[in-house]
Amino acid sequence: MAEQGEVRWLDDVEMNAWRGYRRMSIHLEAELARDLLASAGMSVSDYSVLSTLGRVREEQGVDASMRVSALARHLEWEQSRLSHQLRRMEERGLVVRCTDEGDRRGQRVSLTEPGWAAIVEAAPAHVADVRSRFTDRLTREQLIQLAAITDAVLCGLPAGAPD
Amino acid sequence: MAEQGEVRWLDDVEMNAWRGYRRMSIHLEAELARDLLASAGMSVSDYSVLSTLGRVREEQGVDASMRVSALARHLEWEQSRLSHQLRRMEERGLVVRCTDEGDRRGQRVSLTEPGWAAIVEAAPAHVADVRSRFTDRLTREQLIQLAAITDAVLCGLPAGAPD
DNA sequence: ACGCGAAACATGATACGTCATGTATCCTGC
DNA sequence: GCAGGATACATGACGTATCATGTTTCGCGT
Repeated sequence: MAEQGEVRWLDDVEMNAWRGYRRMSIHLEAELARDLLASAGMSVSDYSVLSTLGRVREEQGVDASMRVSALARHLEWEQSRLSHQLRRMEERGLVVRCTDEGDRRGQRVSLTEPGWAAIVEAAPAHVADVRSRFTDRLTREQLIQLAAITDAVLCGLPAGAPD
Repeated sequence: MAEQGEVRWLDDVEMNAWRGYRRMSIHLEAELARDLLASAGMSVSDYSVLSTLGRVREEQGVDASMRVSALARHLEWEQSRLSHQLRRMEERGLVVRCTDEGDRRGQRVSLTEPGWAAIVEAAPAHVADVRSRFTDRLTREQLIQLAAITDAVLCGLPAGAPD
């Protein structure tokens, strides 16, 4: 707004990139959320939690469980957010929590059968959605460029794994 | 999750782009929101509304106003979201609404003096933030690539203008 | 001139995210 | 072996987004 001396406003190239990014981000988020809710009755947050726990189950067997703090780090979520999320998911019967006998401060989460069934059923449609709305709209080169761009912006953040 | 026949899962290149994008998106959103709240005591939504109305004021003079529906289209927000947002902002004295005498179904919004002062004061720091966290971390070429990428993903959406 | 669908908003319920704070358990130095 | 700080979560308050629905006003056809 109002010229203020030494403010470096964004030039055209920067503005196009920034606005484009914001618009893409907002639309994509909204569309994926809507589709996931319609096709599987779950939120993106639900999906993230279930899919992470699902991967752990695939690796470690049917009664795999995970420390809540580890899950929070993996998702790069605030601990408080995850706590609320897990409470809601537990109420819906998708996951269960129990105190970790090794360190009684902590909790372990694991998928219930309905939780496992939910992610198995939801995943194909969601992946197809990510494809049709995102990756399939870009060339291989653009995918590689984008990965480089996000790395530059995230420059050396610890690394976790959403979705 | 569990192999399901004909699901085309994401390969490495696609996965890197997708995860990178999601991580960038989440972090950037959170950081900008936090900084804006700390430096100007407003949310990103507040900023978007104020900055749009601010631009209108710069173009049309001190007592410029805008139809709520036009603002919603410009921001690409749902009407309901904007209505709630404007109510809260009106309560804080940043904007005012009055019924449009030309079409009494509608409302016109305009900045109050405190609203104008707020955006004038907030903008420089926010732009600096966008720079340091985003555009300044990328090369000119990457900015251009990114704009092309977002256009491809948004492929022919009506176009509005966040921020 | 009147009836009726559409347009433009407002509102209430609900879900979600963040912040500030509370509680239990653990660990370390002394 | 026991304070005192740190760690791991839970919880309540609050702001915000979405959906469904309600209210007023327009405009159009007859």
